[in-house]
Amino acid sequence: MKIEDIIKTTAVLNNSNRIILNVMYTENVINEKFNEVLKPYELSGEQYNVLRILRGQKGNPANMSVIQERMIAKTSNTTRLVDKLLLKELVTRKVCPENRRKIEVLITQKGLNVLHELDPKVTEHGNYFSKNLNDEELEQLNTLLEKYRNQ
Amino acid sequence: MKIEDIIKTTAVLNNSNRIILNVMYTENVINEKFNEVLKPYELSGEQYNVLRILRGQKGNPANMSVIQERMIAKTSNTTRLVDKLLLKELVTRKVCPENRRKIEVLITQKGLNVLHELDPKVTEHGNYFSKNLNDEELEQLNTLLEKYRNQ
DNA sequence: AACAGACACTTGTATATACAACTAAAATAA
DNA sequence: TTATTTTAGTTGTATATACAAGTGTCTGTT
Repeated sequence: MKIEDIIKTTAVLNNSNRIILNVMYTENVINEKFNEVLKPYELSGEQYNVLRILRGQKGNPANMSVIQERMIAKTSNTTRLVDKLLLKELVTRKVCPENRRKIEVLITQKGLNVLHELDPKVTEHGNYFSKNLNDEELEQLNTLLEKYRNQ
Repeated sequence: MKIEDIIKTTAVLNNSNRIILNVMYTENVINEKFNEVLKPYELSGEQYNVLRILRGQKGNPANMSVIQERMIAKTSNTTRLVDKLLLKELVTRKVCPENRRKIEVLITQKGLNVLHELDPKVTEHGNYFSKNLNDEELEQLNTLLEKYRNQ
């Protein structure tokens, strides 16, 4: 469905504005769907993102700023996200002995289990949308988005 | 910059996942920049969106559900958004005499003036990103996003 | 050793979002 | 006419986000 029909506008949009609206709306659609996937686990998208980052560390702890710089939404409040994960016992945190300003965050086995259970559902979520495009188009979309946002 | 480098992952991403991350990250970048444009006016993106919808009504009032269905983020709380705009005197609201369940919301001259002042800045914001793509690529990106999110 | 500045993280606060429950008015049915 | 259902919008609450200010800790300079 064209973005004009979705937001029911009569205005004629130029391509610049249409992209802005299309990206915003698409992000909304993706997120809504993804929140449904996460809902049974009582995780927010950003909490899931932190868990993914921690799993990617393969046993090495990550401190707050490492997590922060790998987040998709750069303005997330990592302290509070980790707090929430800690309450659910999906991560551990301790002060780094070498540099007591730093915090070492690790994913727990319980956290790994949750991620493992989610893996196929996350794949399914990705495919749900991408199935509308063939390989070449998928490649193109990625390339165009990367080119688009450069500066 | 490739999304892998931005989120500093060592994982190999398939195109499905890369699109998800690319769309999310691109939306973030667009929003951050747009919030800077709006900041001097103390408007949030969604408040601006409501004003745009009201201007599009060309003098006819819009009720809450009309505004709601034209919003990009379908989960926005229109009542509270309109409340905020009312405080800034950018809109008026009155109960519809024909159907007292409905609320008629109108943009004020002050609201129109703000939008008018913002117009060139919004255009500039759109061009800031789209300048990286030529006309054909802009067209392609829109088409691919629309195709991508179908279902 | 004492101080200034930088760094890593936390906390406070205001606003926004998500989602459910609620109220009032209108439309429909009994 | 009264009761029921639907519609339109509001309010409550918990959580999330944005952004600034604050607290320790470390590093480098004098």
